[in-house]
Amino acid sequence: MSESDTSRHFLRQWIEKDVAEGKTGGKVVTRFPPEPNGYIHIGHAKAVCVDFGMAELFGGECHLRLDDTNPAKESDEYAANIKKDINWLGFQWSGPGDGAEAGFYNASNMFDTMYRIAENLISAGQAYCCNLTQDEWKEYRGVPEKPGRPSPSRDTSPERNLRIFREMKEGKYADGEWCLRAKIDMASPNIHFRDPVIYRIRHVAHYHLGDKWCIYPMYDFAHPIEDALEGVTHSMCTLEFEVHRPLYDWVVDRLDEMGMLVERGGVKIRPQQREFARLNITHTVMSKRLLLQLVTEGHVGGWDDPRMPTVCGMRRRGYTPGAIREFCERVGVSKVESESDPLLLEWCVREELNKTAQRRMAVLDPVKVVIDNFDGVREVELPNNPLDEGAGTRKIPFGREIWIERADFMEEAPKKFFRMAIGQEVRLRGACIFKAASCVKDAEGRIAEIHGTWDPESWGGNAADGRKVKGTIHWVDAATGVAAEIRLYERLFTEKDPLKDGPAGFLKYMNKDSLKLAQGFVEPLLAKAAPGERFQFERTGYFVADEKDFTAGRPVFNRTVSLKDSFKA
RNA sequence: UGCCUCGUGGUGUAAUGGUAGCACCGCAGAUUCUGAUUCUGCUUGUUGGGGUUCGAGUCCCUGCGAGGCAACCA
Repeated sequence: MSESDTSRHFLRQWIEKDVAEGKTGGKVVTRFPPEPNGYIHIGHAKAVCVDFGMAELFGGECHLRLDDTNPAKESDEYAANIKKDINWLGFQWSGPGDGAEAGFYNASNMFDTMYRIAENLISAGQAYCCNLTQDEWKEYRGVPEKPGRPSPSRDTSPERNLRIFREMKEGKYADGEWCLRAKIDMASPNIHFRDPVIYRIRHVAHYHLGDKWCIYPMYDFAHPIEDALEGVTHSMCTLEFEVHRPLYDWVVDRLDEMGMLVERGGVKIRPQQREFARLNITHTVMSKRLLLQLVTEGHVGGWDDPRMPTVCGMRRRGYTPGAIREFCERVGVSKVESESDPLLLEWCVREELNKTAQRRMAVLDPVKVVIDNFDGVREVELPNNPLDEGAGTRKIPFGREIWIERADFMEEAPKKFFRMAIGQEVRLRGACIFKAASCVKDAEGRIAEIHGTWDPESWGGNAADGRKVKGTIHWVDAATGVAAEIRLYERLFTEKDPLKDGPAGFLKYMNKDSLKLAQGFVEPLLAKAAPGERFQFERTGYFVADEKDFTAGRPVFNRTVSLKDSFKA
């Protein structure tokens, strides 16, 4: 996408201005800082597009930094999959990195430095150790509309606090017994300024550093340090951090006083934070906690269940990285909290797949048709993609017995039913014109088999006498068609806002029909698909060979999205 | 209700004091060997009230509405 095509949203204008004013030292540096405590979802994908996208636009670099400052819920599994998903979306981190890998950082690799900074703060009388219990602290801090009260430890000496902080680090105290607080302003209308906790004791092993630490820095302290020390110029995050910004700036000021800001191109790099609205999509949930609940309670098959809004789930569903990026681009960047319609996402994926996916025929709900006056075997040749001549053609066997879609036949056709009906001509896609004569039903009155005749003058699909046939339906040759499992997905929730009754009640809005299994037949070529390969099943939708379960002996396809259907009875 | 942020068609987003535009959705029609695609047309909007200005979606005041902040989470 060219520069002029992308939106000139407020973050872009902000960076443009800073670049023009020379604040970046010649290089725009951003970062994407996920906590490795879950899989990334479409909401993170928007942040990825913003963070990496802005760096790309300005010819700078975007760091991938795992914000692993709270070991309780973090793991290597999550870390590895976050990296995989970002790469799949089409982005690559760059920059020096804090280890062997360019552009890659762990916040935890900065713990030594953070500890020293904390000590400096204590020495300067700007931080102190506090042993108020959490309940006491809550009471001391007060409520937003009234000033808080100072902790009894607030004015203790740096020497004493240095000692206690060291003892905290050495494991002398239990979780919660002491913490380190920044000394700022107990009367501030901004709660985050009321001497926020910046280090707490957690006797928990860290997935990356093991047992090295039993004290861990808090986000508000760690994040600005990470940004500053990495030389990040523009730190973009979601709206709920807006109230934290003064604290972010406070920490950056302290680093400046300590002479710790990095210099680039003769300019001291002061990281700045700005906030944009997170992506919300109707008919789904986006919180990691709720997604985890869906997984652990077995409501879905896993983080990569194709109904999940996770990046891995969407990949398995058949969404393309391009469609997801296009969606994020079209949704835009602003400060307005909004809810996007999943229809736009669906439009984006159809838009791409229409141009790129090869066409195939598959019958999802089969009923047999016998062409009474047809003998032998023929081959039909159809383009793989009528929109792309380079995609070539393929040959499909055609015989006396075929499968068609149950919904494509009615005994008596209503006025606008252009498909197969008794006495009505219909075209069998690419093959010939067919007229149904009769049907047989089973004991329950269900159509079991349809009989009829073809027009031998119409091979290829057009009548010799030039008469028009309005309807064309797809089919699969019964002799060579391959049985396949086809998974039909719909939205996970029936309710526009599944959280409308609060986070406790969202499960009752789950869509019972979000997954339907179909046993159908597909044209022979489809058995040779590669897992992850995407197709358009003509007249039906876009499908992907399941990346986990597909085998040539047992083809499994997931419906990414249906084709638009304007048929009205 | 202390502080902060935000209000433009059904949805998302432009217009940065000068004709309220684009996209999705929806609706109609044309084309079509996919009821897809493509093409054409249409419906729908600046939160209320004041003010500044030749001129206000934009600036000011005020009301209304929505969201955020009171984890030793991020």
